[in-house]
Amino acid sequence: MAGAGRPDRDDSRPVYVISVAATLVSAHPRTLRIYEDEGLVCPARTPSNIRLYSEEDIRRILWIRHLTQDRGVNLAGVRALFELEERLGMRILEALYDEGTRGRHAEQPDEPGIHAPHDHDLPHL
Amino acid sequence: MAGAGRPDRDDSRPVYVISVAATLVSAHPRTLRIYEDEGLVCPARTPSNIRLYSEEDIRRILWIRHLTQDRGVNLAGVRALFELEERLGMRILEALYDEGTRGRHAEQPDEPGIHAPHDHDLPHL
DNA sequence: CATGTCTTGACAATGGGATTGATAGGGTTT
DNA sequence: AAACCCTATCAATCCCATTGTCAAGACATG
Repeated sequence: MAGAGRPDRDDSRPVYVISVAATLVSAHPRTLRIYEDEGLVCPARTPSNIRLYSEEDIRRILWIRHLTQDRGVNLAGVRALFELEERLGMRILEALYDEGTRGRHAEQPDEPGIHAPHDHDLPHL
Repeated sequence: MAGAGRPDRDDSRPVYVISVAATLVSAHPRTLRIYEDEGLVCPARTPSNIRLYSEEDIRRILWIRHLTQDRGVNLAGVRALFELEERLGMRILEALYDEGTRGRHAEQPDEPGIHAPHDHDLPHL
């Protein structure tokens, strides 16, 4: 009921310029360009060649941040994981995020459906 | 009828001491101990605490070597990939090895049967 | 017994990756 | 014009991976 009014609210719609995106994921704009050079993210471009990141892009970047910052995986490892996911055509990364989040606080018993609080907390790309 | 004579020929049977294992995978013994410290390999031990690597261990190490040397993945990435495979309970890494080998040259029309020379070329753990 | 190989632990050198940062020259938007 | 974007480059920083060595001790075999 809430938010279903605009069909435009597609998570694949490019909206954030690089400075905003960088703020959203707590990284330097430089870093985001590097991710793109490495082929890990492919933000859309305006007709005048300006990067626009979608919500999906943000989540993808949050995955990269999680893997690199929290788990110590390098970009080559991230690439391998993404490649694997794409090749298998399934959400395999989620199986990793469990390990990353659990173990610190004992994650309250979550019922399926109440998920997604802030959009950015759990990158379920 | 060749080779099926000994039921002992189990790939999980510990046989190689570290110096031999290191030679087999073209790495320094030091490196293998590091892999073990990182929890990536768990070779068996003799009653007198000497490491014995099985054929499976060797293949696992060859996977690590492939991922690190050929693909640039670091040990944290290797751990993530192994963890993923174990968690999903399926051979997902093979999907990566294809890309690593194929894709460069257009793979000449190989007749099936000439392959698999050394056992160690394709770690199909 | 003596030699060689194993064990753990520590220390170091090398090379490379990840991230941030600054800079320059130029385009876009308001 | 000001503030943002673009590409490209150079650099500093820190950390990781790998190899190497040294030490002190346990084990096996000739």
